[in-house]
Amino acid sequence: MKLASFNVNSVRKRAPNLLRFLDREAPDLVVLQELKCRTEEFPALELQGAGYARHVLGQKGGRNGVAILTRGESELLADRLPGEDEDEQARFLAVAWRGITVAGLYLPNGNSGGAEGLAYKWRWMERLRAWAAAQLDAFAPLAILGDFNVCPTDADLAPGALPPEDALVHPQTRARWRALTHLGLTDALLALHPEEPPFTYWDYGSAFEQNRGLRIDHALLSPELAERLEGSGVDTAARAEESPSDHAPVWITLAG
DNA sequence: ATGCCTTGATAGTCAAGA
Repeated sequence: MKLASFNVNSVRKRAPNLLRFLDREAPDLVVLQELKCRTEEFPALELQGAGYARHVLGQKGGRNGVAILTRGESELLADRLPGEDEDEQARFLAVAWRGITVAGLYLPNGNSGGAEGLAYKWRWMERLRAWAAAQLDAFAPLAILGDFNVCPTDADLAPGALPPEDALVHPQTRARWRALTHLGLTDALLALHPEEPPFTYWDYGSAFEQNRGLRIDHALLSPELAERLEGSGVDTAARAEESPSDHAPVWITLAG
């Protein structure tokens, strides 16, 4: 089966792109980020006809908003990341689906809001680590997909694409990424493309044609799902379309 | 090197994205 993550940069603006992606790649599950709309404003897509059910968590204003589309029904497990009760940002969903737990997330960028904005990103990453650790302790087969806003190493960005103090490449951001993956999670894109992990984001303008990109959208798998990993990739066709998102979808295929 | 483009909220610009 195929799972995917797509930061659409406005689901209303990108509804045609999303439908083309679903038609082309036929994922069984896709997590969406940057809906940029309220829950009730999520566009009336032809999803039910294509066999997709959905959980949508929108938010007015800002860039947030996440959703999970599944072939067949799924059970909503969480619509917020535990650990910070006052955090109202729509960035996290988790569902139970076909015997696995799937989280879809939009991790804070961390470059706005000054020191507090960066601190929020790092707290969010620590909360994610704690949540993932609890899932693994309970032996839940776990897949975490989304826009992590983290370039894990210097191989994950074009040289000079970001200044060294950027929140996406900051040493403390990378340390928190390692604390997460070192729980025993497999980076599915890296595992199958270790020599040249593909980029998932290219700035608007000439970045895509110059392949001046970043790898910030990720799929992390618990050990039992990593053993089922058959393929992974980036749907660059979606980024090459007219009026694209600045992100391309990431997909993985699992046996069974 | 930089939000160089893009979007949404809002009413001419501005913040935020990465």
